[in-house]
Amino acid sequence: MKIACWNVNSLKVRLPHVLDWLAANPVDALCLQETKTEDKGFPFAELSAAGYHALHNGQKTYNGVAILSRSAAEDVRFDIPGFADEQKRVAAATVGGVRIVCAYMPNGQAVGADKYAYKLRWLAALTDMLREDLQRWPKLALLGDYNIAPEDADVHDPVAWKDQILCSEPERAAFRDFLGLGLSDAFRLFEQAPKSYSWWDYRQMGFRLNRGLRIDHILLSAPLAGACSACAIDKAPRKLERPSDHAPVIATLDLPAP
DNA sequence: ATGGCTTGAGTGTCAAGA
Repeated sequence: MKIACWNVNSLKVRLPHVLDWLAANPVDALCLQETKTEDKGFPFAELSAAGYHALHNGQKTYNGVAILSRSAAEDVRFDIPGFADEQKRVAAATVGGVRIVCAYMPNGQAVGADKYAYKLRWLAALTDMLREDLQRWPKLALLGDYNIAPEDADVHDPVAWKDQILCSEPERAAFRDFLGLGLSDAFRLFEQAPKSYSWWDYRQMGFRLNRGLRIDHILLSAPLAGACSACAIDKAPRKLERPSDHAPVIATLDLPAP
């Protein structure tokens, strides 16, 4: 079983890339972030023709998450229960016995900003949700754009980014709180090339100069981490014309495909 | 230098991203 996540930065713009990528990488589940559309603009038909079920928690202009899956998803749930939030950032469903939680975590804008306080509140609420979900679904994966670079090794210039948004200590502590629930960073279960990132700024040749951050992650509960045989970032789509600024992350689980 | 791209909204240019 293969699962993946990708912040597409507008699904309307990126649909050709997504369809091409799925053809080359026929994963069992793909979590999308920043679809930036309501359901009426969501390409259900095109994805169905490509062999994928889709569930979408979207809104106009901003945010929006989707889970694409080869087999039908069960126990679908949107948003964080009990956390009032206008922003569509979470979709969860069970695929092939694995609980898939797709998250587009807040950016936070700048340390100390109102959006930063919202980010930290949001991360705490998600942690509370996951603590309960793990009781019900021991095989759980949390995939998406975390907007957190967990360690300096995940940052091209740790000095410049020190204590900045995406790298601040409270954000990193929130990431460690996920790990404290018993989740493992799939990417770090394996040897990886140094300077591996999942996002590069569009400006000033960020990708060509590999000035990036690793902020897109797949976290796995213990039963899934034990079954994980590979995790990689696929930089190929970032090299295409009009790319997303994020690259997909894929994890291979030694479980039967659903 | 609060600049530098890209997107959606909407048809001016701005908010937001990371």
